Amino acid sequence: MEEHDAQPDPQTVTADDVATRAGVSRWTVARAFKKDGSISEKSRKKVMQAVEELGYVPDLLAASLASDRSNLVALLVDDFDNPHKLVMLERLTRILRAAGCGTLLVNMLGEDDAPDALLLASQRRVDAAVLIGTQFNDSIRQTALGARRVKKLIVFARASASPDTISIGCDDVEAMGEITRHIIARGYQRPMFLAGPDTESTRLMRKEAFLRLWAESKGGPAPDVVHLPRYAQTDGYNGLLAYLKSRPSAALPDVVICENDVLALGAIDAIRHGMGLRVPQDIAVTGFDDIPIAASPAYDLTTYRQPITQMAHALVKVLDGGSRADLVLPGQFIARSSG
Amino acid sequence: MEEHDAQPDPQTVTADDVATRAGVSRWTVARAFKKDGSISEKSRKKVMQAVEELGYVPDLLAASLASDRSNLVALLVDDFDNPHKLVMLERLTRILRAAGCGTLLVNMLGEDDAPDALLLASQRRVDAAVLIGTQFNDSIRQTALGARRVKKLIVFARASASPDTISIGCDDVEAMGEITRHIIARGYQRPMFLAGPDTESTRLMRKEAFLRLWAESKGGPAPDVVHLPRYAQTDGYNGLLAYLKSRPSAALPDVVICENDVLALGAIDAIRHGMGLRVPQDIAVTGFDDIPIAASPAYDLTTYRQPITQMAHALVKVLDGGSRADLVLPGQFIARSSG
DNA sequence: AATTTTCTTGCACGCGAGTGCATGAAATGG
DNA sequence: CCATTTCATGCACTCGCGTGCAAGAAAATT
Repeated sequence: MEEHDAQPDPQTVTADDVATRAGVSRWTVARAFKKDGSISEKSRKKVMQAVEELGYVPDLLAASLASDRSNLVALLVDDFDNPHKLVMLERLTRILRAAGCGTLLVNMLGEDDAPDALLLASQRRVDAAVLIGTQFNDSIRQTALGARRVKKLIVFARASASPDTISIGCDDVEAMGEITRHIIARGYQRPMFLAGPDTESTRLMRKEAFLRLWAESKGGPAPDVVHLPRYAQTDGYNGLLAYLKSRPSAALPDVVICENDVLALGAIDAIRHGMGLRVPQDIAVTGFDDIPIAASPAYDLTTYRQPITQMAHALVKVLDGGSRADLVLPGQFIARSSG
Repeated sequence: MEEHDAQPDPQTVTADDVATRAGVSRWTVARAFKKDGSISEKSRKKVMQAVEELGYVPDLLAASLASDRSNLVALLVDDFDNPHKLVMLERLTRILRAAGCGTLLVNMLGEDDAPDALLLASQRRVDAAVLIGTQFNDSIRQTALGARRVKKLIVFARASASPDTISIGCDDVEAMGEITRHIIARGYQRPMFLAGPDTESTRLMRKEAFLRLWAESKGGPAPDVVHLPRYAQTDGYNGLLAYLKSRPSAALPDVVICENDVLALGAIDAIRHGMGLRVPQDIAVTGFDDIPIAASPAYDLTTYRQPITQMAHALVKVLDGGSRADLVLPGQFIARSSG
């Protein structure tokens, strides 16, 4: 298969080739690609034409090696069970790409794997590592600070206690405020909270926020809290079902506040198919995240949408050397029929 | 914050540093890291000790530049609406990582974006580009063959007509055979097929397989086929609802065969909440993929599980220079209550 | 003990491009 | 028309490591 033009080098065309063709030096070629460019309009045009003719594409690898900016960020994910991760991945990859950044997806195999995953990322000289996970403890800091250090460690969609990380997330307190006001307005009296694992250094503030807000507004005994081992729909199902069955039917909650949508889906399944009760008439349910299927009529889940797009843009700003402070953005409450 | 040991270089420790410390040359250090290793046990130990002491980690970027093997593969995804992508991403990242490969996640913005996405990947010198998408036409071949070519182009979980790509997928024909036999065994008479976009060079063979198999087994008029613009749950909902409403109630299908689970979820929603009918008593539904939520009692979807794990392993084999032929693997039929 | 074979090690060169500095050319001023 | 500033361009050096080859050391052979 012949190419349109005479491609002198079928394998790799470097800046040198372009330089030769354009009749300038290699460095002039480099300059033509930088916007500030101390370069004359004439030679820039010559260069660009040669670039076109040869189909030159700069090698990002070599550029990274030479400049210690890789325009690569690592996305460390440890919870592929949650469809919301897919939403985050879509936004992050799109927006980072628009900002000229590639994304390295690293699968964290578990809590203990975080250091290894981070090391792997650092070997590729990523400009930053973004933690999009649920659990990782402080040992990750040691790694982050070690050898060929990761320049920036960013915790996405979680709060972080560590001073060495920058966290970008949604305002959990404000969000739970909306949810709490909502369920109070709807007259629910006996809420319970369905939470994920109780992690250490990085956590969601949702449970604490809800308990505090509920106590402030309604007082009385603190609502029950059930902690689950993971954030999977089956965990939500099993966990809530076990809890409900362990209670006398007179003492069942009338609303289940879930730490996220995945748990909420499991909760709804447990109420309907495990207990044979109705949602929301017998027990209402609220979630968090607004994953796509939450809008399905099968669940029609009341939830809170995280501002992922804004969070991703904030991430870009952080990468560009902007703010170094933790960031908390407002999301949007979504009222549906489940609670 | 002090480090445990005396770290001579806080920033970057290179193979040269290790060599100096171990009292050997830089190349001996490199050899210590290769398994074939023409190196004495003694100096290997010396090197390894120095590596430990200094916390040396080889720079994959420099290695890639020097060796033109990057151990990096690009994952090009264009359909983040489908939770099944999350399953694939989890498997691929885990298994590729175990095989020593990093994964670059590239968001394809649309059909026309495939060449750009591929170019982006090639700039990072990926060893292969894996297309995990739904739509991309032949223009991608041009790019793949262009300038700094992508060494391998692999189509994952789709069939491909192009001779320049290797496709790894599930055996759609066998799968549809199982589904067809199943619905025939259950006595359904009036199936219809709910399909995604009608793409060009790469496609699923599910529709064709089903129509052929049904004709062979039952004959009669060919079942209706509805094509949807995208593979999203709402598309499945709207598409099926419009179809069902356009028909006299006596001529409604008794089973809807969907090209994948996401469409099937939308179909079930449409039947239940749009039409007020029952699944499977009034209209049954089958899907394809076995995404996690298909197992939820809210849907309990009859479907076919793709052998993603095996497919990922096959991919590794292809990367290691194994087979160059297209590969079709058997999956597993999952009978549930929806159809 | 001399020689051949095998193993081990060192080294020049290249991968492709970025950075700072020095030189040449063009533009400005007197 | 010469002196001075500004701009444009070229060049050495570097980033960290891989590859092939040649020299040196050790082991095996006669």
